[in-house]
Amino acid sequence: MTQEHDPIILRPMTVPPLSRRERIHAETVREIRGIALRQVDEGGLAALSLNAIAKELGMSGPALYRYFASRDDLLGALHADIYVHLVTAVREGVEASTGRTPAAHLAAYAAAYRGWARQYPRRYLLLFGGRAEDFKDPEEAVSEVHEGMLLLLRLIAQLVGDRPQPKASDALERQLVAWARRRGDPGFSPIVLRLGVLFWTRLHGIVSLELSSVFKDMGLDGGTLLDEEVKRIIEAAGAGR
Amino acid sequence: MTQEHDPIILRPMTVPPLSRRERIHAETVREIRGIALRQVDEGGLAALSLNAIAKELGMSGPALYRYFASRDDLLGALHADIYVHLVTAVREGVEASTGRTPAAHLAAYAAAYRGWARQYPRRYLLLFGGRAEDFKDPEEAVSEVHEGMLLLLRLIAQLVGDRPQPKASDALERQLVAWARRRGDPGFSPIVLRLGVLFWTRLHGIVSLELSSVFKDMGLDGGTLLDEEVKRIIEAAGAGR
DNA sequence: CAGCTTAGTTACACCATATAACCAAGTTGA
DNA sequence: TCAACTTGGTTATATGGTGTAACTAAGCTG
Repeated sequence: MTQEHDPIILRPMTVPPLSRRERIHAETVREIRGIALRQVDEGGLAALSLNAIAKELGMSGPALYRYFASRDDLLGALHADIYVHLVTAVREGVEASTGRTPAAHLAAYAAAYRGWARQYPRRYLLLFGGRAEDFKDPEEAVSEVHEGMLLLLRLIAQLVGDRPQPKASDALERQLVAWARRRGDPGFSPIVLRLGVLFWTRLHGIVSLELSSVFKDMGLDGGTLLDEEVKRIIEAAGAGR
Repeated sequence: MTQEHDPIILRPMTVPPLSRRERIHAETVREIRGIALRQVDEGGLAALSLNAIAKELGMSGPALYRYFASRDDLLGALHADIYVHLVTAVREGVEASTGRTPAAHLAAYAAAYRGWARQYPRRYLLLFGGRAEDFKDPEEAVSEVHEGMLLLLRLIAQLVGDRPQPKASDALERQLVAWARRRGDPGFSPIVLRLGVLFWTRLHGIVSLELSSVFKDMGLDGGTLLDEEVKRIIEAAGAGR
């Protein structure tokens, strides 16, 4: 049974009076998540241990099950935290490049994404690597992913501008507009959606392979490759293709 | 200390006399690898257990350490097996599309790659997902990856043909020709190398995200997206870009 | 057939998840 | 106020994993 676990960050409004006990409880949950994150950073998924966390908090073993129903439950909460962290970092990276051209914004998005993944490789692998197939991300986590996608789409929309667009209407386009409609963001044109999802998968492909040390074995640099992809997306956007 | 572990498959020549004991030993190793692979297929990396394997083989616990020095050692051997399996499947997929156009060959490569990953998602995640950062693939494993890359490069070379090529010589190109030279395959032109690595990372990006169930949450289909990327690479090859 | 090597055994140390039974303290309401 | 309930902790225990040590039986080798 998965327990409460609201996102730590935010919800500054809707402050329910928050009784004394609840405050302490929330604080402990925060500490647990922090230690868990550190474990993942240091040793990957394998190093995530409720027992070790409990010991570090000065309480012994099973006490932690008062806060998280299982290791997987904690893992889900961690996923949510990490998604938020990633998307926040990317957003800040883009905002820090403010005032420059749309192309520069896109490059900043890519650089921030890759930079974060290289800084926290275990976290990135946790999100997109390990994953047990049956494992279901909590709602807020997937919502955060969509948030990152929206940010990307806005950048690409700037890049595309409002040039005439080819009428394609293939299967991919149908899926994309269905997604946008379901999200309640009908404002993006098909070409923007198309380039957005292409860029995202390319970005992930590069970063993921780079972390797998496959690139190292080949003498390739992820940054160089990523520059190339950024260039190509910008060209495509410019050509409305 | 990592033990012997030659690739099971092949080396039909160089048959060293292979004493009776050696044959039995090799057979047991084969069985172990098979069970390990099944464990991974069923429950992912977490389900890989020396103890369980031993029990299934009728021997008890520590006996397995006569065959593999540690769980990580077995994991390395498994990596090699899986790479071979993947590359073999892709090669067969391409060969089965023989006699058709270069574009169709490339599409077959992509379809075989993705098809294999979807058929054996846990194996794919094991190769490119889990990975402990310090974990080093055995030599034969990386060699097999390069083999798959070579196959791809040959297909793209057909696609490009021998049209005039732009003289770019940027950082990416330098890395690529250095890799090709180191591999002793100087036959590929820079544009082929460039499109090859781009296609590979894009392919991996799509497949990887598809397995992460992120696509499911967005209502996207990996096959559709992959078709789009195949089309774009073919266009780029046709334009020598 | 003596001696070495191989492949197995049991016993153990240690760590992990997770449940059960219990208990102390805080919270709440009649 | 104080009885009842809730919360957060405890210890004990079942189960299963990695990995080492010490030992033994059987096969191979000279």
